[in-house]
This record gives sequence, C-alpha cells and structure tokens, in this order.
Amino acid sequence: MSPSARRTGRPRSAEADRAILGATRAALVELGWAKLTLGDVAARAGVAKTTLYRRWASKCELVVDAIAAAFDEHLEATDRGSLHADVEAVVIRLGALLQRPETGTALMAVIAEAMHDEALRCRVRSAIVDRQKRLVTVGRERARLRGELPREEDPQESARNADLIFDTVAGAVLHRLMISAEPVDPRWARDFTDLLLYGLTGADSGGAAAGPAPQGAQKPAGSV
Amino acid sequence: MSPSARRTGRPRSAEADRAILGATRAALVELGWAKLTLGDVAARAGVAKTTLYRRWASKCELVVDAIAAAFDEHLEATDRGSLHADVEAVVIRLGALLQRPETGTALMAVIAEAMHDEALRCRVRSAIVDRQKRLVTVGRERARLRGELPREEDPQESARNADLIFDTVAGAVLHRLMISAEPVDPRWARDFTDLLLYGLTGADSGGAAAGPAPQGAQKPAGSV
DNA sequence: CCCTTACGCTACGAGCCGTAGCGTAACTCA
DNA sequence: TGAGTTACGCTACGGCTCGTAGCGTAAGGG
Repeated sequence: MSPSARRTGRPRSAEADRAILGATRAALVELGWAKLTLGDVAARAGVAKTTLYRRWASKCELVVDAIAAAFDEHLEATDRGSLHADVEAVVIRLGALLQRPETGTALMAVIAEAMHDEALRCRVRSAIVDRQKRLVTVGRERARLRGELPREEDPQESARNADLIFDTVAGAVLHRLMISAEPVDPRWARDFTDLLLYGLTGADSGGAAAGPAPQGAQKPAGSV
Repeated sequence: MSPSARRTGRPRSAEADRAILGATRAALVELGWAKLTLGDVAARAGVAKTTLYRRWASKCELVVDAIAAAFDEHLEATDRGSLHADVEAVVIRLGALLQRPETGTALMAVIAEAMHDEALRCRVRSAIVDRQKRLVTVGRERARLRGELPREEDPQESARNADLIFDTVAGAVLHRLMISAEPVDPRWARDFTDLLLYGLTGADSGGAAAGPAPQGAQKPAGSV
C-alpha cells in the first residue's frame, strides 16, 4: 500500500511506534522472550493494547522489527586496510551485537517460530539477514580490489560463495555465543579469522605458525 | 540420587518415559514449539498430565530430553579415510539431523530460553553440545594420526582449537539451515569443507595447493 | 462541517498453566 | 502375607494471557 493510499483520516503516531519498539527491547532485556507479553509491552510504551494489535499481527513480528533496528545501528563494514582486519572487526561487532540481552535471544526464538511461518521468515530475511549479508559482499569487494582475493567471473558462483562465507562467519559467532555460551573476545576473533583465511591445514592458529605460509603440502595420499 | 536409593515403592514406568518422549517429538513435528502444550503431549502419550509434571519441571527440559535422543541416534563419527571426507560426512549428517522438523526448531527455541536459565543451559550442554563436540575431538585425533594435521603439545590450546572448529562447523550448518533457510546439500557440504580446510586465501589460488583434491578438481573455493 | 482513520479504555470468552486432592496400582521388605 | 512406600490416573480449580469487540474520543482531509 503506497503512502498516498492513506491520505485521509488520523495518521498513525510515529512516536507511538518508537515507544512500542523501545518498550519491546526493554521488556526483552528484563523478561526475556518467553515471559514477554504484549500487554506488558503496551503498558511500558504507554499505549493501549489494541493499538499494538492494530500494527503487528503477532509477538514475533513485533520483535523482529524491534531487533532489526539494533542490527541496523551496530552493523557497518568499516575498512581496516586488510581482509584479515576487516573480518576480525566484523566478528567482534557481530559478537557484541548478539551478546546484548535483547538481540541474540530474541533472534533465536523468532527464527524458531519462523520455521512454521513463511511470512515471518520473509520478514526476518529482509529485515535482518539480507542486511548482514551485504557486509560480506562489501568486504569481499574491497579485498578483491586490494588483490587479496582473486577475481570471480561467474556471478552465480560468486553469490554462492558469498552465502557460504556469510553462513560460516555469522554461524560461528552465533554458535559460540548462544550454544557454546562462551564470549567472543579478541583472541577468539583472531583465531577464527585465521581459520577462515588460512584453513585447518594451513595455519595453526594460536601457535607459532600463524602466518600466511600454509604448510598444506602434506596432504594425504589416499584422499578418497 | 543413586538408583539404589529408590528401591521401595512403585517404580517409574520406563514405557511411559518412551511414550512421553515420542509424543513430544511427534507434537513438535505437527505443532511446532510454540503451539506445543504439555497437556497435548500427555494426551498423545496416554498418560496423565500430572505424571508429566512429576518428571519434568518445564516444557524446555522435556524437549531437551526428547531431542537429545535424536542427536544420540544420528551422530556418529565414522572413519572415511581422510580429514576432508570426515568433515564432509559430519556436515551432511548434522545437516540432515537439524533439518528434521522436530530437532532444529526445538533446539533453537530451547537455546533461546536457556539464556535466562542456568540449569537449563547445563542440561543442554551435557545432553547435546558436549556429545557433538566429541565428534570434533575424535575426527581431529584421526587426522593427526594420518598426518593430516600437526601435533599439538599444549592441551589447553588444543581444547581451544577444538572448540573453535566445533563452533565453526556446527554454526555454519545451523546458520545455513535455520537462518538462511537453505538446504545442506552435498555441494554445499563440499564447498564448506574446502573452505574450512584450505581457507579463503589458500585453496587452489596458489595452484598446487589443492592438487590432490578428491573427486572434482574443479574446486570452487579458490574463487572466493 | 462531514468523512475517515487512529487511539484509549473496558470487558469478555477462550485456552493453557501448574497444582492439589483423592483413590488406586505396583513394588519392597519384614 | 501384610504394611509401608512410591507412582499413577483422574478431576477440579484459580490464575494468567490471549486476541477481539464495542464504544466514545482525537486528529487529520475534502
């Protein structure tokens, strides 16, 4: 529906939107996903419960919009001069974002719900996932210009690789924080970046040989 | 409490346990996490609701036990002769496991809840996470014996690396399936394994590095 | 001034939660 | 065999949240 289609009548209060989304984040911090009720959010925001239901069909969609704002605020791909530094920075940033009490937990819960709700999945994708994915695209483009990565001819294969890297980076950070329940500190970020850039066989992250000199020549004979 | 401490009185029905856990998995498939109610599970299992509450304190703990069985059944580290093949097999296996309608979704939801519940986090850790982590340990040990990976002296650093690899592999699969909502097919498994082993920069860009690449020398990881 | 839309407020039926109470079933030990 | 102990099935209940309906009022547009 275009904005011009809603010219008549009382306009929706933009301030109410901000208040509701803010109250949602606050409630997520204090109560967590499970104990968060829409009635409570409405009370915190100072609006009627019915107003909330007029704008969002379900708790999930509300929370998606609430945390999407946090993702937009805290995710940007800054140029740090090298692919290694860029990846490391993104990992730290994403870790800090998911470590916040309202984002990571809520994202997990919403994703879980989205497996049974196609519309919600689309909303999550456009509001959160696709925007994160852009970081990978931008970072790879910069690395290519620096000569750190080879050129890619096939655009389809390029997209596939971008998805692969995105899943690897974001997945590792998410898993570390949510499932292993351990912090994404600078050392882990460095170790992971080494692993991502040089691989298991190449660099022994943490040890003496962390340089880009892969000793991967000692591959197995019977690979199959 | 040791099993000998409960010798007197009527013993708990082991069949009821199986029925309840089975009913939980079935209900997860049909209803999903959000719409799953304990009353419904009890009805499916043919037991009284009170029996259910006597054994599990909450919906979360019940579901943890229910999906932990699935993890135990479908996760084993089979020796396929090379590190590359082993990793690929684990990725496929884990993907198939998380793709089942009752496991992945429920795991996400439970993890989300566990962020606010220390006891539940411990339960998840011992029932699911630690057992998965053993796959990494076993696989790396085999690779070391084959000479595919260097020896590690520092046990502490070794544990850190195992955690890192675990988060990277499991996280990537989880993210691919749950958040990107794309399948973990053989091609993706191969691409990811290449990335994990040879890294973003390594791979075939150097030419000889990926020489002994098994089946399919058109390894695309270099064109990252 | 009328029309349209949004808002606040109240009230309501519905559903699930988690527990209490009771009588019965199963198993152990003396 | 009988007493003690524990688990089970069943019913019922207060409490909470949900999502909606209805009403009167506020804020814009033609």
